[in-house]
Amino acid sequence: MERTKIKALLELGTSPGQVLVKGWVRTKRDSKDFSFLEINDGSCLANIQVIAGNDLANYEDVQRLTTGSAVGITGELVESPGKGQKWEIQAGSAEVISIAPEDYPLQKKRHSDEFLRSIAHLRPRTNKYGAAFRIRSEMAYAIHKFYRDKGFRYLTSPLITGSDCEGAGEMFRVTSLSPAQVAEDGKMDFGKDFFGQESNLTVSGQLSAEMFALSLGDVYTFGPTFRAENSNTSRHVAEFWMLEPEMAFCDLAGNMDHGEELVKTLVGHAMEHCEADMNLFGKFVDKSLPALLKTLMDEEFARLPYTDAIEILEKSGKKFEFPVAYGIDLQSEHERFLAEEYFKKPVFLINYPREIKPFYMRMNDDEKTVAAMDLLVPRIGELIGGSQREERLDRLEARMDEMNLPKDDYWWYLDSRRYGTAPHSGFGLGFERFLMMITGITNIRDVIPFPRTPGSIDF
RNA sequence: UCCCCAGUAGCUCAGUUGGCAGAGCAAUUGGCUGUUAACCAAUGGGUCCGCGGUUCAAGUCCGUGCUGGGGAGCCA
Repeated sequence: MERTKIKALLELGTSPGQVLVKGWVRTKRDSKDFSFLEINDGSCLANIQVIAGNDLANYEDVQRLTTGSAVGITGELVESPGKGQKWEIQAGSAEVISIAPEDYPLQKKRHSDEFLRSIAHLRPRTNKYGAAFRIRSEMAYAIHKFYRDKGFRYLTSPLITGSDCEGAGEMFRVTSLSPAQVAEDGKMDFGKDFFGQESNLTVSGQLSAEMFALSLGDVYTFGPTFRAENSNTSRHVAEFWMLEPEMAFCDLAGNMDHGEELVKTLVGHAMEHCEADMNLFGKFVDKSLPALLKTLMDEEFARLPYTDAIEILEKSGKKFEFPVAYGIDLQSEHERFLAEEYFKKPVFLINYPREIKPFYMRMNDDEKTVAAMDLLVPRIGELIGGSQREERLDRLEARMDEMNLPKDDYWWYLDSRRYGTAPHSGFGLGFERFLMMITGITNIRDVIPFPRTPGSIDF
């Protein structure tokens, strides 16, 4: 008999008669002559209830089943007389696939996130983490679908890069030199290294994406990104996934339109296709989540020049730990005030002072600000960071000189401004931060399967 | 990297002015004819994070290290 997934079973309108399910025992409740088994196979949040009676040939084995054990159950799918579920299975036979011993760490009660993080290999077996990672999977699909529907091309940008000057943060060095060789040479002789020069894990696929946007039109990258920053916060990990669209012939306004449409589409997809899993988060993780999701879907995102933001902050009457003044980079508390208290919805902050932004952002006509945009979201902070790119060769080179960047290393990047340059824009969206936003999960380590953080690379 | 907090049974936690190590859940055993984190009863379970110190006496006070959490910076 062929196995049916529990998700498919629970969606049935009428019973097909005999079915076979395979999964893991979440809990067992015994009566004198029979047991209730709750079986979960990961296909959905819900369990299927199994009634295993003492008429089973191996009932003694069934009684020894513990939480976490793996079983195969064949039996008739019948309407449940009990409350709480539509269907249940009257077991005709039960295969004990494996018994989880008594030291199985997961119990049928609630565990703390901290404890579950220490058993990250087992936590997807819980309701909350199972739901989180089903949603993560579905959102990855939704991203590809969104872009395919819009005619974008998917670019797999390289993970190993040749320059250490992308400027987005500390990088992880990639080398094939052995420690013994380095000791012998008394230094890291990159000439002897695999690529013949220093190489690192990527901090962004943006520069690659720009080359392809100026070739294929609209492209996006979606993949892992690495930062060797010693960041110890609930919003940073050393390895995370970033979505980076890059669009030719697109200005800053178009960039914002695109970001807003993306967020609204993804949230809508989650609510439509992950309803049960999403409801868990609205109910047990963050009661204010449904309201936030509604805001994300229904409200137009605010758009605000940096200069106006400074003015709002200065006039707010709020006492900030870090004083507000034109020219400063906004602190977390400032961003939170704007998104959570002032606008109470996502807000694009645009046109930052040139001094606090990277070389590739397009200089505005005022010569003081650049066409940058950050999307600030309640509770999350910066979800998107992007800009219209500087497409004018002379302006770009001037900026690089200003910031003492080695233009020779960027010869290929500058080529794109020599040959057929055109206005273009793009941004990066932190995939994990997006997942935090739509689930209400407050620690980024809990939306990525096996988090990498300073001093921690178990699993 | 900086600031703050925490570490006691498998898990979640209590432990008073320094004076015998505790509870709930889980586990184990038994009971129960339909349960819903089932219920009832019994039983077992401890490097009080490590190291050093103060003291007649330290889970408790002091120093130090490690681990975890919250916040800040960096940013996605």
